[in-house]
Parts: sequence; C-alpha cells; structure tokens
Amino acid sequence: MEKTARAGLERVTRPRLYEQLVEQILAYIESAQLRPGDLLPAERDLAERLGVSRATLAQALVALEVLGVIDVQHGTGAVLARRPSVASVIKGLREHRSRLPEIVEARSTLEGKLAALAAERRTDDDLAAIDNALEVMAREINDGDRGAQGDELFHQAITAAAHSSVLAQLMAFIAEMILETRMESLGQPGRPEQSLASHRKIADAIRARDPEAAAKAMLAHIELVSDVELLR
Amino acid sequence: MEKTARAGLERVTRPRLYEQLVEQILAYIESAQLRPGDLLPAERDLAERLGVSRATLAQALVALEVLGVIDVQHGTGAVLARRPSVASVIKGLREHRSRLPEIVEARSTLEGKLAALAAERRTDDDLAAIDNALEVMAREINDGDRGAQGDELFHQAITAAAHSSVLAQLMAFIAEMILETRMESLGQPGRPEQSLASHRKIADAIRARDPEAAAKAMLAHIELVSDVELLR
DNA sequence: ACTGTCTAAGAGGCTAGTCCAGTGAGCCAG
DNA sequence: CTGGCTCACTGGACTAGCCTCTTAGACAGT
Repeated sequence: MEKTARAGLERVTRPRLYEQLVEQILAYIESAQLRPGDLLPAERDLAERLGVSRATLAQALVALEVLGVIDVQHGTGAVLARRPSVASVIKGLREHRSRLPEIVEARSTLEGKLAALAAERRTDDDLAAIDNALEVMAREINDGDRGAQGDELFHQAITAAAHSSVLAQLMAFIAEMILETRMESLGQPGRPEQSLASHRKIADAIRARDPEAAAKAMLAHIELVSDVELLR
Repeated sequence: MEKTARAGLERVTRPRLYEQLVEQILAYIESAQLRPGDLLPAERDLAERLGVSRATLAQALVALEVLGVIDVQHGTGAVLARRPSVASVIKGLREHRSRLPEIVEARSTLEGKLAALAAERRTDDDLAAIDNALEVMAREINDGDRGAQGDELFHQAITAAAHSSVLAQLMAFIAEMILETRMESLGQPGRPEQSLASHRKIADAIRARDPEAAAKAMLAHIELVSDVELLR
C-alpha cells in the first residue's frame, strides 16, 4: 500500500516516523522469533528503545493493528495476532514491490471471476455504467489521450456489476499496484485502441449474460495489457 | 477486520477511541459528499469538533491512511485517496459482516487458483509441509478433536506452496472471516473426516503436479465445507 | 508585465509530561 | 481454601509546546 501521486511527477516522499517504526517492529518480531500470542515490549520501554515518544509509537501500533499484525489489549500489552504470516507477507511485499507477474496473476484471478459474476448478476444500470466507461475511453482516445480514466472506470464498473463486496474489497487492495502497470501499458503505441476493443468484447459477453465468455475475454484482455510489462 | 477472541469466551470488547473516530470520519466523508482529492478539515479543527485531542485524532488518521482512505501530506492536510470506494466497502463490510456467500465466493476464487499454482510450483519442501498438515489433522481427529489446527495448517501450506506473495496477501486479508466459518463447519458431526478426505485429494493432485485436478478438488472441498453454513 | 525571492500564516510531525483506567499477581483475613 | 484488597504495571488519552513543510501573497529585480 503506497500512497504516492499517480500520474507524472511524484511528490517527494516525505518520511513518516511511524512507518519506519512499523518496519523496525516487524523486523524485531522476526529477529526475536516471537510467536503468536507473545507480547511485545511495553510501550514505554519500546518507545525508549526506538528513541521516539509514546505518542508516535502509539501511531505505529495502530498501523500494525489495522494491518492485523498485533492486538493491543489495555492493561496487558500488545500481543501478536495468531496469523503472523501477514507480517512476513507485508514485509516481503514492501521489499520487492513491482513483482509484476504476481500482480498480473492476482489480477487475472480476481477480475476473471468478477467478469463472470458480472455477466450473471449485472443489472441494466450496471450495464449502462459499463457502456458509459466505454464511451469515455473512446472519447479520450479520440482526443489523443491514452484513455486511462476510461480504462479505470471500466474495470470499476465491472467490479461493481459483480455485486460481491468481498471480492470488490480485494480488488481495491491491489488496485494501486495495477494502476502503476496500467499507465505504462496504455503508453504503448496502438495499445489504447487494442485495449478498447477487448473491453468491448468483455462488455458484449456481460451484456449477453455469458459468464464463461466474459471470464475468457477478461483473461485475454489482461494478458494483452500485461505482456509488454514483462519485457522489463 | 475484527480482533476478538476466536473460540469460546470473548474478551469484553474494549473500546478504542480511534476506532470510533475512524467510523465518524468515514461517515463525515460520506455526508459531506467529499470527493477524491478533497481535503479533510485541519487536524486542530477536526480534533476540536470531534472532542478529542490531536494525538488521538492522529491515530485515527494513521488508521485511515493504512486503510487507504486518505493520504496525509505534511503542510497541506489529509486528502482523500482517489479510490474512496474502499471507504464505503469497508463500511459496508463492518455492518453486515457474515455475508457468508460472498466470503465463500472470494475464498473459492482465491484458493482454487492457489491450489492450481501450488500444483505447478510446489517444491518437495512444500509437499512435506502439506503432508505434515494432513498428519496433524488426522492426529487431532483421532484424539476426538475437530482438527481445526490441522485444517488451518493445510490451507496455509497450500498458500505457501503457490509461491505468490500477492495472492497470499489477499488470502491473509480474508483469513479471519474464513476462520469463523471454519470452526462451525468442523463442528458438524462427521465433518472433520470428510474434510480430511477432501484434503487428501487436493494433496494428491498437488503431489502429481496436476493443476486442474488440484483446483477442482479445492473447489469441491470448499463447497463441502460451506454448504452447511448456508442453512442459517 | 514577467519572474524570482522572501515572508508569514497555517498545515501536519513529534515530543514530553501527566493523569486515568484496566489487568493480574500476591497478600491477607475470614 | 476462598474472597477481597492492594499495588505495580500496562495501555489510553490529553495537554502544551516547538519543529518542519507548504503555500500564497508581497515585493522586489529584470
């Protein structure tokens, strides 16, 4: 989960102390071989060791709590959640982000299913939103633009049409990583037009309420959009 | 994402001010019709309006940042992330958690893919971990237990064997929701044995490096484990 | 008119100190 | 042995203050 500017210039990343603390605590957990149920050092203690104030440490602990790594209990301390696996996973992700193949893998898994569900469950309103996204993208391309906004709109419309909030949440989770690849893909010459054409295929399958065709079209689309990235 | 005791007695939920603040701010964003890129009120201002200190509000903002709802910029303020959809999704999830069908849907999507990948990519070590999980579960059942620990181990082993950190992270994301269903499912008479048998089928397919069979066996397994829940 | 520099207001970042509120171990009286 | 008390320890929250960063506007210099 990064929070940087999307397009063009990135705002220089301003360091946030609590983020560093999260990393350090994660590293500490690993190095100290702490297991689920174990307690972290007391706040006052930890704050002093890390050289920060309690208030700042508290922010880091909130972050870790939201991430599901720990469970802070009043009067007892911060206990490691039973699934410390996330800790290592998160850590791994931070290090080699941009694991394009894995992102594509996750994306095609989710979006293939979403497309199939959308074909089954879409309402007329959903379909209208999808068609609208197609129009926006067509207009953008006509204006010499890359059609990134229409592209994003389209995928959001599909996600909404699937009517599955859990899957939608998972998509939101990897949406940022996808965005980064999207910009590059649409930068390829001729790519926006191809992308739009495959969007149309997906939309048609959803319009016809054909789940298999929709999933297949979506997978083909993602493959198309992703292959250039793999050159890197 | 709740953080309560799993089995038996729940520790009385201790209120955390920052959690309430997150809810309130989410509600505020919705009611004020804020759009991506808009700024939240200044910290000092917001803190006063909500009747809390800046330090506490800062914790809530960290939580919202980790959740991907806002992006706090030094000197500027807290700007809404471009994908405020997550805000509503998260809110929706909190309200009607226990949307079992949707959880099952997401789970089968992810685990089906994970099983197929595991069949392709598993190392001998991965296989050993899977077999070990089977043994643990068999032993638990033999001792009259429900085999919940072995069950969890098994699914973790499969996830690890797929060697896809992004998908693994997504699984971790919905792991808690799954846990709640798992306990109930294994409580059904005769269910642990059935579950173990279908685990063996999955393991065999992965051993044989047969992705399709693995995915199919996993989907069948999840269906088996989930159908009783739907009675509710 | 344009352009670069300076400045001040206002934003968040972080700290230190203080007090409040649960938790749990140990002691002691019944 | 049990129940209740106490106390040390843990997190929860607030306050006051100072730092850094951002931005807009004034004010030059070109």
